[in-house]
Amino acid sequence: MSPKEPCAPTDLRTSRDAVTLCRFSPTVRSRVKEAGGTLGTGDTGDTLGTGGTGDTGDTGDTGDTGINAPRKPLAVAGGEAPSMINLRPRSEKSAPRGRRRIKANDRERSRMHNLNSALDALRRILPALPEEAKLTKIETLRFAHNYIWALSETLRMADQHGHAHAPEYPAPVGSDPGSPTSVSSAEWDSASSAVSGCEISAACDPRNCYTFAHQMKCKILSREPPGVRPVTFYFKSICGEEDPRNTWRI
DNA sequence: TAGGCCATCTGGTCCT
DNA sequence: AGGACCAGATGGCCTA
Repeated sequence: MSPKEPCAPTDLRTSRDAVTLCRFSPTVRSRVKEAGGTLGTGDTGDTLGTGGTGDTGDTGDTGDTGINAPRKPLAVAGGEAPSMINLRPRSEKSAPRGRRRIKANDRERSRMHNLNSALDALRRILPALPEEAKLTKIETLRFAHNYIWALSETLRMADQHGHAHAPEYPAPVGSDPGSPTSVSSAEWDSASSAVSGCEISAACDPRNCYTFAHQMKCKILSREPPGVRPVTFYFKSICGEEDPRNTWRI
């Protein structure tokens, strides 16, 4: 596959990871060790004796994220990591690895460390989780996505609420007649609490809350014809419910 | 023990 | 030519 080939957009509503995030998942892992800045036995300075080439030139733990600390190098049997053994056929065709490959490995490691640092920075600005749980990479990205969307939606609704004579929009085709076709004051309050309240509620996993927002967006986008502003909002409290999975709807 | 997550190595491809 | 980016492969650690 071509590296530059644009990846097909992942449907967050159907992927397995999305499902994990859509529910109040028990996967809120309390990665105590990781939160402590170490992972497993990652106590080395990242020296990997690759392929028995002697000096790896690889002392460069260039970016310990503090959470994803470098791990213990792969077990080296006879100066060769198992993965190297498995990759022997591929390696042989390009002759013995030289400094170039080693440097490339170093750069790649550094690049991934930078990526992890950026993810950590992202985690820091996201609402804190109630417990010492660390979002996984995919969870961080999706949470950020939903969080941004929820904030945007909050602003949009605030703007809409501020216009007393905002035009009414027709109910979307196929919408529930009982559903509101505009956001009333009460609904706005409910929506506000449903969105922003989750940030500060220690009893609510914000990932779930913003997944709710994400679900709402999906629903709206699926129901609204192009160019028509979404008008159907039906918030229901999802924080503090016994089972949030069954309490929200759109 | 299986599954999830992660770090790392690696070779291919694209870009400068 | 060399760096950046990417995805596959692999193995370690952790949790249910």
